[in-house]
Amino acid sequence: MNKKKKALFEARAQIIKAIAHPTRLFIVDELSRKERCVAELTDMVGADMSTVSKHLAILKSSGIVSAEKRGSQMYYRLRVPCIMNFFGCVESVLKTTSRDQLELLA
Amino acid sequence: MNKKKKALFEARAQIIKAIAHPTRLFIVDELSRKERCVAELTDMVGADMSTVSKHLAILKSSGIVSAEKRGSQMYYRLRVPCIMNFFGCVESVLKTTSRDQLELLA
DNA sequence: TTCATACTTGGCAATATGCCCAAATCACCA
DNA sequence: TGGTGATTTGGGCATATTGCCAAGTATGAA
Repeated sequence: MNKKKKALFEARAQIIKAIAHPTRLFIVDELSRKERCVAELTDMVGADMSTVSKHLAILKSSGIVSAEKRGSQMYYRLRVPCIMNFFGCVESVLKTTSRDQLELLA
Repeated sequence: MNKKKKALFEARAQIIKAIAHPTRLFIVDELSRKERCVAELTDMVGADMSTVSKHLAILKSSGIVSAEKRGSQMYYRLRVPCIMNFFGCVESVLKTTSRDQLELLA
């Protein structure tokens, strides 16, 4: 694999890594419904606000969400809705996997 | 967030984590074209065979690829082609991100 | 059986992640 | 200017990931 190709796969992996965490996945899911500020997400997630803020920073720097400051609050929104289509595929992996496991038991 | 909901997002994240690595991403991309044995993938990737084998084990245990032994070789194939649709979305994140960066420079 | 090839597994060192706490910013208002 | 609420940043610690080497298993041929 040459250098250029390698860099491309690294860039892609970087984006996927950004959503490869339960909390960040939850945030993306939530933001697909409506924009939210950090305090709201912190409530929903139930972790330290600094933790949530760092998760948001990761999502933002990878280009998945965008942020806008309004007053003293920072509102985050999903910038790439096509991510949501992928969730269906993930769900289908979960389904086929558990189906196969059932077959093993049968 | 209740326990059940949390478990769901953890299960999803587990699957996404499985492809959140440049080498595994490359392997998935390659397997979307045709099935391959470990030696072939090792050649293409350019890492130790044990490393590639472990990457394949991760993809397999998450349900993304399946494996079949034929003779002394183990052939891996993509079990969930819908993953490939997601790659287009990842690409669009890359594009919009770099477009935004160009705008910042302008 | 012995040997070679194909692959997997165990183990370890280096590196990266994730979380909380504490401290620093920032916006707004008195 | 001082104070308060919202958010980000720095730091330290625990845990997880990654990659190589070495050793183990499995298949097929001689």
